Amino acid sequence: MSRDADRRELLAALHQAGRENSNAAVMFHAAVGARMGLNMTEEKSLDLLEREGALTAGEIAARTGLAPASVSGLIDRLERKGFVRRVRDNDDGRRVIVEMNREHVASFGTLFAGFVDGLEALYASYTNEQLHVILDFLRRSAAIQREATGELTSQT
Amino acid sequence: MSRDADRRELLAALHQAGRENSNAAVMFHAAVGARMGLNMTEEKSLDLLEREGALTAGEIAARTGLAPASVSGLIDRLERKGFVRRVRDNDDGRRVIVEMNREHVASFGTLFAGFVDGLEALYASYTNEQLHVILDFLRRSAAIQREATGELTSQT
DNA sequence: CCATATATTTCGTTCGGACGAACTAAATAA
DNA sequence: TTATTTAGTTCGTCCGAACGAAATATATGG
Repeated sequence: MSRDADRRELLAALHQAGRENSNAAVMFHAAVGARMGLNMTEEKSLDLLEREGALTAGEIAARTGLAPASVSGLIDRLERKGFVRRVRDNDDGRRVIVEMNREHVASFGTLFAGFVDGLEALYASYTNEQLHVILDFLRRSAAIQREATGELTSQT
Repeated sequence: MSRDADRRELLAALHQAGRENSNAAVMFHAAVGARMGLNMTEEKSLDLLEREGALTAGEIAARTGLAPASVSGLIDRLERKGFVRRVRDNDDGRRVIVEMNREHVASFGTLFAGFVDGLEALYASYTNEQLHVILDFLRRSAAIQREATGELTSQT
C-alpha cells in the first residue's frame, strides 16, 4: 500500500502548503494595501470593484455589510486618494455609481514587479499540461473559498 | 505556433485565476477572523505564532512592526479571548513568551468544515502525480509571496 | 554591589473608521 | 400635484487600537 501512504502524505503536505500559501497571500495583500495607503476596508472594496465592475453605493453596502453612512465615507476616502470616481446614474439620479480608476491602480504596478517576475519564472518551470492542472486547481479552490466565505458571512 | 498561443492564453488565465484565488483567500481569512472575534492584527499575529511557534513580545513587535506598547495590548486581548498564553521565560525573566493555545483555536474547527470538505473533494479529483504538481506550485508560490512581502515591508 | 542596558507594561492621548439619526434629492404612486 | 419610498450624504458620537513617555523588573558589565 505504498501508493496509499504516498497519497496520505501528499494530502497532509497539501493541507499545510495550502494553509501557508493562503497565509502568504493575506500578508502580501496587506503589505500591498499598506503601500498604497489603503486600509482593509478600502482594499476589499477595490477588490470588489475589480471583480464585479462598477457598483452603486448601495451595492457596496450590501456586499461589504457596511452601513450606508460608512460607505459614503469609504467612497470619499477612495475618491480623495484617486482610486475611484463617483458617477451619477443617468437612469436614476439618486444612485451613485462607483467606478474604479484603473490607471491609478495600475500606477502602483512597480510594487508588484518582484512578485510578477517571480510568478513568471515559476510558471516557466511547468509544462502546458501541468499549468492546466494548476489553473484548474486555482479556479476550483477560489470557488470553494468564496462558497465558504458566503457560509460564514450569512448570519447563522 | 498553436502551442505558443495555447501557452499565452494559459498564462493569462493563470494570472487572472491566481489573482482571484488570492482574493478569495483574503476574503475567507477575514470572514474566519470576524467569526472568531479577531481583528486583522490579532489574526496576523496568530498566523505568525502558527508558523514560527512561540515568540516573545519583542519578536512579535519586530515581525509585525508594532510598537512595544501595542504588542502588550495585543497580547492582552488575545489572552483574554483565550487564543494565547503568556509564559515567563526562565532564562531571562524580563522576557514574555507568547504561546498559541492550539486547543482553543481548534475549537473553531467547525467554521472550516465546509471549506475542508470542499478541499478534500477537490484533491480527490486529482491523481497523485497531479497533486505533486499542485503541492510544488503552492510551496513555491508561497515563497514568492513571502519574498515580495518582505521587499514591500522593508522600507525602500 | 552599583550603574546601565534591555524587555515589557502602564498610562494618557490621539486618530480613524463605523454608526444611527436627521437631512436632501430623486423616483414612483396615488 | 402631492405623498411616499428609496438612495446617498452630513453630522455628531463612540470605540478600539496604536502610540510615546514613563514606570517596572530583570539582566549584565564595571
